[in-house]
Amino acid sequence: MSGNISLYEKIREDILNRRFDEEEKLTEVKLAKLYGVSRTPIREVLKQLEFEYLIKNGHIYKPSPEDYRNLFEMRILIETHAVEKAVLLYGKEDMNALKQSIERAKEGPEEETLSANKFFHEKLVEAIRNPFLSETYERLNSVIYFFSRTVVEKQRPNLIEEHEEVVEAIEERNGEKAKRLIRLHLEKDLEFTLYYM
Amino acid sequence: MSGNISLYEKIREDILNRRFDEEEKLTEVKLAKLYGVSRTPIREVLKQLEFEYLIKNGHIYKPSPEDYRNLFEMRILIETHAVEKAVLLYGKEDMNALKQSIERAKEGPEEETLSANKFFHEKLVEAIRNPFLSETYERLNSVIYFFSRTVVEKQRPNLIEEHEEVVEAIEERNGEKAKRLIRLHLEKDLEFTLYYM
DNA sequence: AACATTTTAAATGTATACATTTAAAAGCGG
DNA sequence: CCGCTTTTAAATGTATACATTTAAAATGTT
Repeated sequence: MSGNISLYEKIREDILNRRFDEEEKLTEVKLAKLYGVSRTPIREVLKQLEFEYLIKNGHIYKPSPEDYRNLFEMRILIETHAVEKAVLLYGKEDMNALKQSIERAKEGPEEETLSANKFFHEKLVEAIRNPFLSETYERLNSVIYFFSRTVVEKQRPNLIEEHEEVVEAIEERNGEKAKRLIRLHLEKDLEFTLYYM
Repeated sequence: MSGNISLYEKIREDILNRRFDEEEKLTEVKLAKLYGVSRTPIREVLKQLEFEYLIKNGHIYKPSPEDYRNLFEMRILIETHAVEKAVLLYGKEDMNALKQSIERAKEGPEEETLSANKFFHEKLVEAIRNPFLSETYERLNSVIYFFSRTVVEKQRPNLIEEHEEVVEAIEERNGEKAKRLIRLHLEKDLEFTLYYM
């Protein structure tokens, strides 16, 4: 069945959708009561959420700008590495997937744009073909989601165009150019969002 | 007091020093009895050990050569990034620390060489000045330890010399050269150790 | 009122009992 | 004997009780 959403997903959603107070302490006992389970599974979930930078010592993690810059340094390191690989590996199939996601982002409503952009970046990272690096990237999902949402809602200029330029550079098999473009793209996402905080 | 070694450290040591059978299943109940605690703290420790690639579904994780290549790809990505930063940031103080660790590695017995080499690479990563990337690097500690031990015990040729070359490249402020050298150095560690497996 | 000290409560850490799942062993039909 | 089902045991998942730590509240002293 499809409606089988895990406790982890429930709590994660509730945090991302701001159903907890910013300052609120997320106690094991409180959460246990709230979700109708015992402390044991709550603890597991809290550990997982700490892993992906959503929680820190019992509070919703509110990274400083400095923290966000550091998290993005990590993201940029992985994505620049990814495009370098894509230049070497990606053929028509993969390039079409990238292009389609760009088209999808152009048309749709915000939700569609959001998921299309997510797909675009994940498709790039796929080029690394390294499960350990992929997991490290996925660890940033919540942080990335937060930025992506701001960037789409506040309509950051040139968002889509920059994606197109990256794809072009990959098609030209120009690794250095592709790396530079994806780095600039992400740095703009970062600074744009920090500005709106 | 100093003799206060945690359960986590105990179990980790015991795995690294091969006190468990290769194939043995590390059951929560078994470990709980063995270390005289309940299952609860054992579970926490197992999670942490999975995090750092020492355990996978209740067994000691024995990565394939492919896995090791992927783990090293991650390591290389971080360390090349690190030397790029070191070229920009490191002054006399930091360079001396690097050089001293090389000297220490030359003289001492195996144990000393091992810890000096560890210091050398950690000192490089320090240049990134990014706690998130540092943690990602530390996650590889056990894997790195395993390789480092083989490389020192089996006396891989040019080990120290390559460290010296990296330091020289950083002093010349030649980022591209330093990156190339550290990558080659790590790739040699990788292939040397895989050969001896 | 401000500070230090004691007391109390609440949170996390740990042990243990019970539930559910998973996988191994036993038994059975072809 | 091999493959399939059924049974049993052992492992993990979950709930709960108790221990310890941590932090908040209350009390007393200057």
